[in-house]
Amino acid sequence: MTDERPARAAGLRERKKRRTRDALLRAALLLFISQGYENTTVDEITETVEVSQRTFFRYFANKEEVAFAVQDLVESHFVAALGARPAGEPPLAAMRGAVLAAWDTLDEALSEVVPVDLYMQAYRLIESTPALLAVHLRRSTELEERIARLVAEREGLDLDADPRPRIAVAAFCGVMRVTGRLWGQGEDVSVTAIRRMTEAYLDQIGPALASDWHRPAPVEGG
Amino acid sequence: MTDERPARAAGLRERKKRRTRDALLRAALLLFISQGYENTTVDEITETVEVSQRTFFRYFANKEEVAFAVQDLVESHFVAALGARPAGEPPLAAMRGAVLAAWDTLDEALSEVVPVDLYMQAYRLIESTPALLAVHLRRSTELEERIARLVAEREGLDLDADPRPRIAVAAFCGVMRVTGRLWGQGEDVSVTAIRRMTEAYLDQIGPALASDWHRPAPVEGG
DNA sequence: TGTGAACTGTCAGTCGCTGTCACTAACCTG
DNA sequence: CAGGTTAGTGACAGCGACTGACAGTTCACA
Repeated sequence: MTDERPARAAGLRERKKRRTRDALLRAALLLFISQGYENTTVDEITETVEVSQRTFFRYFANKEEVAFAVQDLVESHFVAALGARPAGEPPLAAMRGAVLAAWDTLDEALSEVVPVDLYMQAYRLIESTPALLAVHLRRSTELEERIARLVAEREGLDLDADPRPRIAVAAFCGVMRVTGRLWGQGEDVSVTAIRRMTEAYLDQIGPALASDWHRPAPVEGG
Repeated sequence: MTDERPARAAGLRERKKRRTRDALLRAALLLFISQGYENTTVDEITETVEVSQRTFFRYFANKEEVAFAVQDLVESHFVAALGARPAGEPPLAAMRGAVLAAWDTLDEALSEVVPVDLYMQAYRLIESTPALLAVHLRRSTELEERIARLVAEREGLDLDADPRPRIAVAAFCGVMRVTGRLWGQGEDVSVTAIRRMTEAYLDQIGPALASDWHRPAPVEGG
């Protein structure tokens, strides 16, 4: 939750806590990826770290939470990128610019915690595990609300009086989710691939909502 | 799963099965609504119906499934409505027409199974229970895929070669989900209310994706 | 009417998760 | 540095969702 990474050497107790938490996180992710989420018991995780099961549940509210620790960082990274867009930019353009910028800088943003490839694997795990996907989507609605507030703020609008921020964000996020899903099903696991798909799909949002689909030609395949 | 409602009097065994299934379904919904989903144990459900817990799990794969039985019907009702739209109608217009038509005819569509009000209560329960909401959203992505196939078919397109069907459907469903959420948080529980909100929000999808938000005025509040 | 298949109950067991309690290591005070 | 407080931990007991195995009952169909 409140991560407080920059708190350097804040007492022995603190450091010990962070160490066990990180150990649990890493062990869990590796086990999930190698043998699947459902096939991994909490006991297995705690055994490899050599702590009691009770300790695991003191650091993570439930088994799911550990799977979304890195995803949390990525989402905050996007929100930060959106906050950094120039004020004059229209909403959809700003969101588009923010995702693309976020993909471009993801590497450095995560490098201190986890290699990007591990995150990518974790993301595919989430997409392919029904129980995790469900939680992911619910969390996404919370992210949507966060983004909508940001957008409303940028435009100087009252979120509860004007539905356009939520609607624009919903449409945008809907497309992003399709992108993530199709990327997860595809074969190219790279960040480059998902960045390319992001761009291509967002470019299609206008044509897709137009009345006549029979004029312009499609651009991108699966 | 395969519902087969029209199978009339198909043997004593069949009827008995349907009776216990329906009894479990009704008992579960009533308990969920009156005391909450998490606060209701499977044992409670089976006790009121007087069957063993094992029997419950033979009819429903898990506790969640029973909460979505009616939602299943509603979604199929929408898909049917979409299938009935005139062939010439553009995608977005067709989907819009289908939802509205579905709301208008929901009463008769459900009346044989469950009163509409009970469904509305169940829907609000889903929206307000994190665990159920998560599953609902995952199921929604499956519905999206179904709709996208239908849309692609209508337009004579290959779903895997042209991203527009999935994108249009994603944007549309994103807006529908915002609608459902805000309706669930609002005070007017009626079908009329959600129908009105549906219309208003879908009308804002164009303006919301436009570059300049500072010309047109908002229409609907929370 | 009898035989096989379908449906159900009982029981035991796994796994995720929570409450409790006692122990110990880290921090704080004087 | 002695003594008290506090936070992190382990061991254990328990609940609820869910599953597998097996046996008893009930219906379908020849």
